[in-house]
Order: sequence, then C-alpha cells, then structure tokens
Amino acid sequence: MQDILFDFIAKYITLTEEEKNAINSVDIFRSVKKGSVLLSKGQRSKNSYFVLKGCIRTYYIIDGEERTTAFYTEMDALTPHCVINKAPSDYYISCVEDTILTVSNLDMEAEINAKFPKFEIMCRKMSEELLAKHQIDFDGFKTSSPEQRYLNLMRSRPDLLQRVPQHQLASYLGIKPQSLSRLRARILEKDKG
Amino acid sequence: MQDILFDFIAKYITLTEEEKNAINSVDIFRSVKKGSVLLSKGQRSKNSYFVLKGCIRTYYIIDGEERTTAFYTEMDALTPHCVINKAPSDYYISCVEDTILTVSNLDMEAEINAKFPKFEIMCRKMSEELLAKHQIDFDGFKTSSPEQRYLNLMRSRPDLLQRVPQHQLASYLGIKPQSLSRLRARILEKDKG
DNA sequence: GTCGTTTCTTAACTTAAGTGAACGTTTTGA
DNA sequence: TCAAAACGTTCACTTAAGTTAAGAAACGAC
Repeated sequence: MQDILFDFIAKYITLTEEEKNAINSVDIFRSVKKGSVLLSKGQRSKNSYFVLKGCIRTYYIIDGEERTTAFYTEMDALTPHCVINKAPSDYYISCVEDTILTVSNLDMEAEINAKFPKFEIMCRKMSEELLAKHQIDFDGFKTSSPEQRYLNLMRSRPDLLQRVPQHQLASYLGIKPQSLSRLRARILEKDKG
Repeated sequence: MQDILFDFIAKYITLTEEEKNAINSVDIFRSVKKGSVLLSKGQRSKNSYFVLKGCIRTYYIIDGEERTTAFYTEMDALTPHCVINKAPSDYYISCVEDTILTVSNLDMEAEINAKFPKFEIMCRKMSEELLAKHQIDFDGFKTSSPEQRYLNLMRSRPDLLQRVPQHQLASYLGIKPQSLSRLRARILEKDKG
C-alpha cells in the first residue's frame, strides 16, 4: 500500500532505500470507515492527510446544510487551512468511502525536513504546483455554468460521478440536488436529439 | 518604493542590510501604463510579478468575451500558471491602472536562493499560505450567490469597487454587467426599505 | 472642444436555478 | 427483518441571471 506513497513522492524527488526506511519506520498509515469525521468545525488540528485508497471530502455547514467544496481521492494530499493559519477550522472533513490514508503533522514534517533537506524542496514544489492547479480549477469554476461544470467533471474525474452521492456532487457544483437531477435529464435529452 | 517590497518580505523572514543591497542591486522595478498587457494567451513567459502600487488583473477570452478571474493590488504576488508548468499561458494579464511592480524570473530566484538559503524557506511559506488563502476564497465563491459575493467584496476589498470598471467586476463575480447593475439596484432598494 | 468609443444603466423577455412538496427506492440500524 | 431515515427524481411555482436592445454618461483621441 505504501508503494502509492512512494510513487507519489517519486514525482518530485528520488528517495534512497535509507530514506524509504526512515519513512516506513514512522507509523503514519490509518484506515478509516466511511462516514467517519476526520476534522470538525472549531477544531485546531495539526494533521495533514494523503489519500492512498478511498475518498474524503471537505464541507461547510451553512444554514444547517452541508456544502461540499472538495473531494480528495487516490494520490491527493490535503493540508487543512487550520493547520496553516493555526486557527479553528471553518469546515469539516469526512470519509465518502472506507479510506486508507497517511496522517502527518508539522512536527513530523519538520523532523523529516531536518534529516533530509530534500523534503523542504519537495514541499515547495508541491505547494507551487498545487497552487497553480488550484488557480486553474478556480478559473474553470468561475468561467463555467453549472451544466458546463458537470460536463467538465464527466471528462476530468468521471470516477467521482460513480462513487459520490448526488447531493454531495450537487453542492460541489454549486447547485441543489433537484437542479442536478434536472440538469442531468436535460443533458440526456440533448444527447438523444 | 522598494520599502513596500521589504515590508512584505519582513512578514516572512528578516533581511540583513547585505541582503537588502543584494536585492537592490538587481534591476527588477518596472513602471507600466494602464491597459498594458503583461502576458498574452499562448506566451511562455518566465516572469513573476509583485505589485508595489496599482492594480493588475488576469483574464481569459472565452467566446470573444473577457472573463476576469483575479485582481492583484498592493503587496500581492503573482506567479502565472505558465511559469510553473512551463506551458503556453491560457490567460492574459493586464494593468487596470498605471502600476509599479517588480518583475522576477525563476533564474533570478534560483540565484538568490543559492546565495541566501532563507529565500527557499520564504517561498515555501508564501506558497503554503497562498494555497490556504486561495482555498478559502474558492470555498467562499462556491458557497455564495452572486449577491453574497458582491457584499463580501464590499467588506473584504472595498477599494476594488472604486478602482475597477463594473464590467470587469461583474465577470469577476461570475455574472454579466447588466446583472451586476440590477443586483446593485436591488441592494440599494433593500437598504432603503 | 467635438466626435467616437467605452461604460453603465434600464427594460422586456427567455432560460435556468431555488423552493416546497410528493413519491418511489435504497440504505441503515435496531 | 422490518420500520425509519436518507436519497433521488419529478412537478409546479418563484426568483434571479442571461439576452437583446436602447439610451445616457464618462472618457479619450484628435
């Protein structure tokens, strides 16, 4: 299972056997059940996550309703906002499916950075890359209608449409479940005609 | 003018006089006229920008229409996507006002990083912080209606409402200029009643 | 200053999302 | 296993954004 982690790291830096052993010696792998809440609003967690298998999501609760803002699946890394700015979290993180992930915190990272300076460089590269990717996603969202966003999702992450409940997808697309149903019906109708 | 730059850097690391001199010795300050285009779609620029005074924006042209996705004002840093992923740019960058900014590129940054390893750390911190900030902005956009977005903007960046043309603001809010006019009239009406 | 362009607003009409409710299906847990 | 809860779809109605068009105001170039 940790091969997924090493494959991911290999995209940024090359690890020696010694370094792999150092990582394996730290106990960071966790298995969590569908529906488990990893982080709640108001908590000051220090944990970052990396998904090896499964799916987790971030969501707000606004006027009593869940508003899902992101899904993280295999090879996705998530450092919650509260870890960076050391303030209580505004949102929740929970498991969409039974999920296997790594849990790390800033102290552990600092320790690894001290032992292997390569990691500092990897972290910077990952942050920059993620930032750029985020920008593009944000731009795509801003410049699209809900229908276009759904069609984009069909292309870019078709697996999500299968593994995520409709009402979570709907709020991820910025609309209500009823509108998603209607929108899907509209698309099917167009496909026929 | 470069005091703004040093104030900004001071938020992340402490500079010695020697380091400040090293920065000043590189010629990075530029003055650009309102309307100038800093980056066009298709270009493979290596330049990053830091706004000292003025305002620049990023925008796409979709179906012949400009779609503004971000504004950068005093103390904002912008590393275009094309610099990170070394691909032709999908979007444009231009000046909303006469603007003074610094222009740097990866080579210059590498040179400074080599001389002063502190910078590598600053860049990582900035990236992480920006990433977290971006997430929050994205979440805010997703979970808001156009009207709520406009009200948020009134609170968080009231200066933008003054210095940016309405049609650019509208596309930034994800709507048409006509809808922004209507929305503003609606808000005024509510304020009265 | 004037002419032309860009910008902003208003209005009438169209289209799509929000709302509230009903109903069948699936999932869940006691 | 069975009842309750959660989920997805459909419908009728409301609300807000898109579209098209027109006109007023501000801005710029000459």
